[in-house]
Amino acid sequence: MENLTLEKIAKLAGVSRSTVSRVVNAHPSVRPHVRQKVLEIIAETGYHPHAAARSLASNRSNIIGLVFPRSVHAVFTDPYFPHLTQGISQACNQHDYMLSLFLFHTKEEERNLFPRICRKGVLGGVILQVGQLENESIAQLSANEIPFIVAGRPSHANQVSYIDVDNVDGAYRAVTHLIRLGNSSIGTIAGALDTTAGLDRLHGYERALAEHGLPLDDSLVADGGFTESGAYEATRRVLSCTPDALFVASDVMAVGAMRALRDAQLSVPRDVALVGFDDLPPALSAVPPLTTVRQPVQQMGFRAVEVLLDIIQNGTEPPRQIVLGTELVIRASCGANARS
Amino acid sequence: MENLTLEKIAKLAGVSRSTVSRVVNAHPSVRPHVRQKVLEIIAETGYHPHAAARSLASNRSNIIGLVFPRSVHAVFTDPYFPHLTQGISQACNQHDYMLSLFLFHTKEEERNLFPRICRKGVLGGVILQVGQLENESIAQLSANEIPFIVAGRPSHANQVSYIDVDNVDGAYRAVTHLIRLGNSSIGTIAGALDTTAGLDRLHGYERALAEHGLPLDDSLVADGGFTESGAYEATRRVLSCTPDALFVASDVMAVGAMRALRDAQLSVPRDVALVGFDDLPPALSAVPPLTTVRQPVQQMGFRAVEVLLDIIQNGTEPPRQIVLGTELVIRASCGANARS
DNA sequence: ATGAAAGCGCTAACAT
DNA sequence: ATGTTAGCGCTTTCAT
Repeated sequence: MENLTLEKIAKLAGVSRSTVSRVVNAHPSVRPHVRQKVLEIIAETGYHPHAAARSLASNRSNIIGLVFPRSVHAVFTDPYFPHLTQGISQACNQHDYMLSLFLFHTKEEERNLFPRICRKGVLGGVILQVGQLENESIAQLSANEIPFIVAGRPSHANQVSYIDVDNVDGAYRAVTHLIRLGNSSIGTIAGALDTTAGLDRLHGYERALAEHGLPLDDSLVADGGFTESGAYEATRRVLSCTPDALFVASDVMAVGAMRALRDAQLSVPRDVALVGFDDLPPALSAVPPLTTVRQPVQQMGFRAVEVLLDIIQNGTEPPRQIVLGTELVIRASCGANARS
Repeated sequence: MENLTLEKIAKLAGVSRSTVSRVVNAHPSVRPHVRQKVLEIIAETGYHPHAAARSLASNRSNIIGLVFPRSVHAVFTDPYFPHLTQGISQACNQHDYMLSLFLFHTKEEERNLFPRICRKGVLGGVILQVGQLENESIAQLSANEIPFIVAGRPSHANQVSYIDVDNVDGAYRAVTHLIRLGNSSIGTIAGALDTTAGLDRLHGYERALAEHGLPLDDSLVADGGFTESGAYEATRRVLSCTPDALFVASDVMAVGAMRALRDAQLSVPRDVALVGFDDLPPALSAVPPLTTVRQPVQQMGFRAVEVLLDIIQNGTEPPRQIVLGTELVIRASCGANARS
């Protein structure tokens, strides 16, 4: 029982290789009882088609590439990425695809490895996690006609498929909540401002202030770079303006902000109210627990795969652009439920 | 320039397909100037061999599978795993291998997908992250003659290759440090005790107490399951015995332990001294910063790949068993540097 | 040192 | 509905 092939299954079932192939690929033109018979043999023997052979013959591939261009530091420091990956993996398992991971640690690695990704037939499709704003990766994928979807909003989104969360709206709701709670000097620790997520959340913050007639004060805005330590520094800077509340653009950064607040002998939420973004594990283990904007990260990964599969089957056009909603989860850090 | 093949490169270079193949595979029997010429053409055209075709013809594969059997929750909640993955990815990039991720969310998924992994020729080799103690995965991999290495110590390690960190020694050093600092009632928040890492660290704790003539008190030991919330609960339980120090078997758990301590109005390190394990980002952002046992996680991932490559090339025997050292990193939580 | 030819396991026309 | 046949792009004998 060394190595099962279509041919061997065919022999065992007393049919031709093609028929077995049709059964395996769920092609309709096979008589029910023949299909039955073949399926039995396959089950008995534990046959699995050879992925490479299949891919070579059909010029398709059942491998989905997940690409993280550079900025890997954040990737491994923020639980966002593992959660996204988990959703993607789950969908891949379910749809019988393999998942291949491409992490680029340097610009050079990216240059060397990207051609591999673009080689036709190797990858069935690609999920591209956008990082910095510029994105030649997108151009290369398009040029090589690799089906792909972007996770997150790309900066020039006109013609590409992507799936994102409504960052502007999420931030807007967070800040509106802080305003309703009676805070008037509200600062923000923004996410990296060379990413669309960072920018969008900042816009939501600005819009909320504007719509509620609050002035926009630049010295209450600092870029925390989506890292804990970046947020720590950013918070220290903003603190000189004595805000009474802070919208922090990620939970991980909120942990950094809280640390800065604690170091400054400021209590959350008594002295400074806080709202984060993500609702990932750090939100719950924060002290006090974090009020935050929940985004469905895992689900986003899952759907990314499903949309990509649709693109693979039905073509790139029209671009699929999906925006998922968020939900404000109220805990203790915003002061809505008094008692820290 | 649509799709480059060996044949096309051959034509351009005025040689045969075989010669180009030899050049690509660094076979010695090619005259230098011919090799030169071919390499030039390859560089100009940006040719890359088709992985599937190559794998089909040679019955080898340049894909390394990274397998996480179940218990995925912890996988995505503890930065350990992303860091390990990063090291693995780096090595794969460097050695021109692709990395494929297999996350099993249920026992059923594992049963369904494992045959795929074991199908010969699909994966060049496998890195298996051990989870729970029992491990049929190991048996299956062996039975199918898939080259593999285990990340972490498997429970029945006799004949399998693995790479691990010296957990016993690391824990021993942490606890010895706490003893030297004058603590006498030292508890531990153990890692999941159905994992070898959890058990080994517990043994290190016990050995340190024994060797320094301290009694072993079962009520000072609680299983934190390697999660933040598990550690929170475990710490609350242990607190009834008023320990003056705690060895916590991971940084993530240390965050949970600190939260429990804070909720109990206990100050670190004044009331309770703390040492963690890992030295990953949470250690630095903890308040106060965590004294912890540094393990070279990323490097472990990197070396896992290199050892696996050796196994692929030179055979399974003898089993490679590698144990990396740890280092105690002293910060504020242990009280060695007074001032919180 | 190089080329010719067979074949890896599969899919996809094309016959029948 | 099923079988036959010709590749997919590569590696690998086997000649030369």
